[in-house]
Amino acid sequence: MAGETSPGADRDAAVSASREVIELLEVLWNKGRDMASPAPVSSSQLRVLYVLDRDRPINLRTLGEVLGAAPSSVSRMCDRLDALGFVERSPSSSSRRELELRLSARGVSYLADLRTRREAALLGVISAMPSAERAALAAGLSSFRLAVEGAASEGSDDAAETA
Amino acid sequence: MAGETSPGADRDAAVSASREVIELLEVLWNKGRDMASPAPVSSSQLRVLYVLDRDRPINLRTLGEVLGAAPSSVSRMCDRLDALGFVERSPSSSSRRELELRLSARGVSYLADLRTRREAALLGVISAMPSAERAALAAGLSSFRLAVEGAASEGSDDAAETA
DNA sequence: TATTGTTATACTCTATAACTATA
DNA sequence: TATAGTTATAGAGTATAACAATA
Repeated sequence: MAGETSPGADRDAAVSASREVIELLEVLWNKGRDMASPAPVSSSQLRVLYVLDRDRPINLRTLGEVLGAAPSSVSRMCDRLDALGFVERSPSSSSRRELELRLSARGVSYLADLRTRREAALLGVISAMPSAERAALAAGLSSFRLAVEGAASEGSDDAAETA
Repeated sequence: MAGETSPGADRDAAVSASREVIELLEVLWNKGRDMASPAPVSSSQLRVLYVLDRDRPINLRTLGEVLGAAPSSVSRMCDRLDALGFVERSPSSSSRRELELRLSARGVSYLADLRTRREAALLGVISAMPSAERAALAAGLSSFRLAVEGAASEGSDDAAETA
């Protein structure tokens, strides 16, 4: 549409910008994690909560696959999240050797609170952006998200697994 | 410019989209980390490499502050990164009680290799996006990055610390 | 026999507190 | 005395291997 100089130029720009912002956030985002109000949850535990929030209920083995973690690690992590009162383990109705893992009410409210505080931090950054770039960011990220989720569904492996 | 319905609507869209994509990547990106070719490096060690790549040389205490980690943790982590041959510890020229930490040649090439593989994974996703959204993503992220770095410079605290 | 989850053991990450050396 | 770094100890995250219970 607009004068494209080389066919891959805009792809490369998007790839570089993505990788750089991800690395920046890998340092900063983690730094803000443990300033939580109710109880500080480790980065690994937080990943468990994310998955449980999306796929609820889920058994232990499947959770491990989604996280890329060994069953024994997940089992121990659930011990602690259970002790914190964030996760509930109940026997599955379909098979007596499986568990049903789900967020407790406390887990749900912890996650909601964390998201509220993180979105407030993001708002501080995004408010400093020019309006046009802000709209571009929202449109670009929505499309990016669809593409990631599409890639994850297609093959059994997702984008990150290819890395 | 375009018909804005409510003043904060585009800000909220950008904030939500950002938070959601970050959470998605928090699970997926970490999953792909240890498929590295030369040697698998933990997520924490990788964060050290990022900082050393940007601010080189840096002393141990400052590195700890940037990471939000205690000096003892950083010291032990440097033991292992040193043993892996990724980081070099040398006495500072200015003060005999400080260290100068920097990436070794091997550390630099490891990081370059990891970035190449991760950018390839990102390219797979970004290639699936329509061209217009791809351009929007690149523009939006570049502006976002500037805003994050601006916020980090202004106050002594950055966006993530406010969370 | 294959699968789900747990336990045993070992190593890394993390923090607080005590320590050494330098300023 | 204050600061830079290390070491001691303890708890959390991770994996492999061995185990119990179920299908």
